[in-house]
Amino acid sequence: MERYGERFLHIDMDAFFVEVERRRDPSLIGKPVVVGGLGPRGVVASASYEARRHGVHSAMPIVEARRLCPHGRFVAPSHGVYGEVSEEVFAIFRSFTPLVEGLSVDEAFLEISGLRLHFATPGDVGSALRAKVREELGLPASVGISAVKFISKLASEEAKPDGMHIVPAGTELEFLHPMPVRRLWGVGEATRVTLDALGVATIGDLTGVPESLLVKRLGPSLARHLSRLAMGVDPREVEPGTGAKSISVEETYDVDLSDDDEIRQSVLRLCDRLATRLHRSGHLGKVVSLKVRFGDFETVSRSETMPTEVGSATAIWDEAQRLLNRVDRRGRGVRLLGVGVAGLADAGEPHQLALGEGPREAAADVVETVRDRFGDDAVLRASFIPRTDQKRRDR
DNA sequence: TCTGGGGTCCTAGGACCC
DNA sequence: TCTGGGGTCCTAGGACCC
Repeated sequence: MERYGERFLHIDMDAFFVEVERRRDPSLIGKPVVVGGLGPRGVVASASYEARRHGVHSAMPIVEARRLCPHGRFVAPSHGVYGEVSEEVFAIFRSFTPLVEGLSVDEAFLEISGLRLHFATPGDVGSALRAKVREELGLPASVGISAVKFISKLASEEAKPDGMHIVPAGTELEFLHPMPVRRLWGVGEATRVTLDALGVATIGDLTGVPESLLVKRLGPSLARHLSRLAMGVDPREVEPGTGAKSISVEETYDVDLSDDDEIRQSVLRLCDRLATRLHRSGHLGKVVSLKVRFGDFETVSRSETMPTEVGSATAIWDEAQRLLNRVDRRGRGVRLLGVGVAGLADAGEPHQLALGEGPREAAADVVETVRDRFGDDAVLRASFIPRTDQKRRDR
């Protein structure tokens, strides 16, 4: 029993997108590889460790990555493929225990105390898990293990790349307190600046600040959360599978949009994509939202709760137009548009026409099938076709 | 060097109801 | 005419995560 004090295992795939690309194209192995948007406004989604040595890191503008690493191989992301590989990765996680909580496509917590009959120590679980992922999928992963949930995540970071780090029960604070406070889950750049003003640099420093002062500066929720974490207290358990709460699509344009018709058509296109994703996931949504980012990077959103759930492109588009009319762009160009749906509910049987539904829904199904095969832009609405072309056709 | 795309959660103000 | 407190929902914005 004692030996299984460390019951939280965090596993994180190393440079996941890069490693998947290397599986598809072995010429990328051993080279600095950067996966990210290749357009003028692209950013780095994943960088190989070779590229990181040149200072490249995720979220960095791709143009800067090219400057830092001109001899690197730059690859556009294939999110569909990563999703498929992610499912294989998670299948392996679940072959060890059903108590798997996914944090993203490439990262999960596992509660492993139930494996004590199969593995002598938590470290044996970690080794076996890493080996299985490596053997079956050819992908490297790092593992952190601890008696405290959030500390296992910090431990897996410590283990990277391609390693394992165990924090023995009872030694959590020695591990935790010297670390920069920025490493805590929930401390981003804004909170780091606030804490810095309080003289807090390390996680240990945080334990010296009265909680009342933290509440004043950070709000009650975050203050309480961080105070407890700094003391190595984290009551959270591993919580498997809570489904998605919202679905959205957005696009940043290479050049700001300034024509109203072009903006409207772009929103319509997004509504189409959103409806397709919604349908595939078998959901309807109650709250429709629109997001607009201007050339000056100011970002506004408008949302509305519908009287009943919606899912079709036309219903979302009807609402998106109203939301768009409520945005005053004051002559500014539009850098990004996004459409989303929240308040998700089960759509019921997919591909089953409900009473009152007709040809329009059937047509939507056909469109979706074609898009599945040929890509999202294989079928366009008539209104997407430039007017001159329409006239020509009419003659 | 100008800053992606997909999410989650929190805060705060106002509406509305009791 | 002035004035409650609590609860919940809605909307907008922002911080944060990968």
